[in-house]
Amino acid sequence: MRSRQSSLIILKSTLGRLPSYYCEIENRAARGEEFVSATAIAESLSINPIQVRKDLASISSEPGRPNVGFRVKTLLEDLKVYLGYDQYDEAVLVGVGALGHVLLHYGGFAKYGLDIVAGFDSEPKEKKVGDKTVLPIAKLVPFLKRTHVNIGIITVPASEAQGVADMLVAGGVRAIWNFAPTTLNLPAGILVKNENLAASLAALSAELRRRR
Amino acid sequence: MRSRQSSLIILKSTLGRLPSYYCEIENRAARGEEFVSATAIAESLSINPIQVRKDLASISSEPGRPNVGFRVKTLLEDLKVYLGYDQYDEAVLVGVGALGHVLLHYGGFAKYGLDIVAGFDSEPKEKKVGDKTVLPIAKLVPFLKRTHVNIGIITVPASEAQGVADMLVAGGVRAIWNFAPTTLNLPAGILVKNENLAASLAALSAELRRRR
DNA sequence: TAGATTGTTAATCGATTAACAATC
DNA sequence: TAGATTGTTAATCGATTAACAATC
Repeated sequence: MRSRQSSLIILKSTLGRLPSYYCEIENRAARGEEFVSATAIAESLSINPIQVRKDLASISSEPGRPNVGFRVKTLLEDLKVYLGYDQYDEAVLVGVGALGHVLLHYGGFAKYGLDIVAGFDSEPKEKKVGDKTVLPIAKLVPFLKRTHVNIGIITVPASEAQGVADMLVAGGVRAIWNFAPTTLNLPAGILVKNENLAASLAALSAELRRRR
Repeated sequence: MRSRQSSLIILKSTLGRLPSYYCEIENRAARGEEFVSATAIAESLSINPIQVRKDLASISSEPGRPNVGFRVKTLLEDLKVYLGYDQYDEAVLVGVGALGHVLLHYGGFAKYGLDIVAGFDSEPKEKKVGDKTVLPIAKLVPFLKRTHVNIGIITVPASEAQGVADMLVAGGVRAIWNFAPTTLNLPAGILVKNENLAASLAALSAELRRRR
């Protein structure tokens, strides 16, 4: 068995750390562990044990048992509720290129209660991609108005992202997950999460260089 | 023109915010703007102007001019250097499934000085995917030892991620970008960035619900 | 000149870490 | 009992925000 894991980067604030606890605890549940201590989780994730202890104390519905730790089953359930993984939510995806395709078919969303209900693309002909329907972009706004889906995923090129964002907002979307490397200009109250994959890798590369 | 953009989430600490400044300033450069004020950037990104001002002051090689702002060209160059976008770095990718395919062909990395030099897959036959070579996994460790690539990207299923991580480390990789939804057990000193796309979307969905 | 914007110092705020008694 | 682990209070640390004089 290896000594310690490297430090994970960018795990700021309780809410930011909880998903990684969930993942780690799930692994342990799969291995059949019944109890887990904050110390053990901290060890696996190489973060401060006091921090984990405090985080778990703040979300656990059941107190941890000294010298034993927390019941894995309870902890998983609590985290699931706290992180909203038990709540079903829907999204639409705009831009069925290579990345769009992958997300549209990614099986991992279901576990988090998420479903991408339809894809939209500039191609004027409706089609099926696996079990998902891809509709022409002209149908986006009416679709949103009818279904009240409130999350939009943007996987179009940067040059078209703003136009798509405007349509999403016009349709009533409240949150946008934006994979186009551009800043969107949106009315107040719309939640945006920018996902710049290239910049993420660059940050890892830069951090590595910094450590030398 | 719209009033204000919504608040972007998860932009903690100077280093975390700089990439979004870069993106925004680049947009402005493309529009031909020669100067930009911290206030204007803050407005577009809907974050606190004092914070932007301080961040820019800390990385700019040239002082900002009162009543004018910062020279766009200088700022872009400074950010590029600071974020390491001017430094060339290489990575290998393991797991040429749907997501692996997309990353292997993603054109956006070049702009950040990054290149995925080869893909590896369990399929025993070498092949070409676009201009990239995909080699059988058995060749991974020798390849790494020969080329000294120090970043590995994991896009295999969760069940195989640990095995792949072990090989990457054996080959001398120093940083891992992990798309498998699992916690990797690694020796100290290896930098890991976990990218759980489903959990990211779930966090957005939960945040949206929280705001109601 | 008035207004916008800067750089910087001080104040506030929140998050992380330390300390320690209590418990199994 | 000794050792591991908990929950919680206090101390530390760092990041954000406010304030303000200086400048164009």
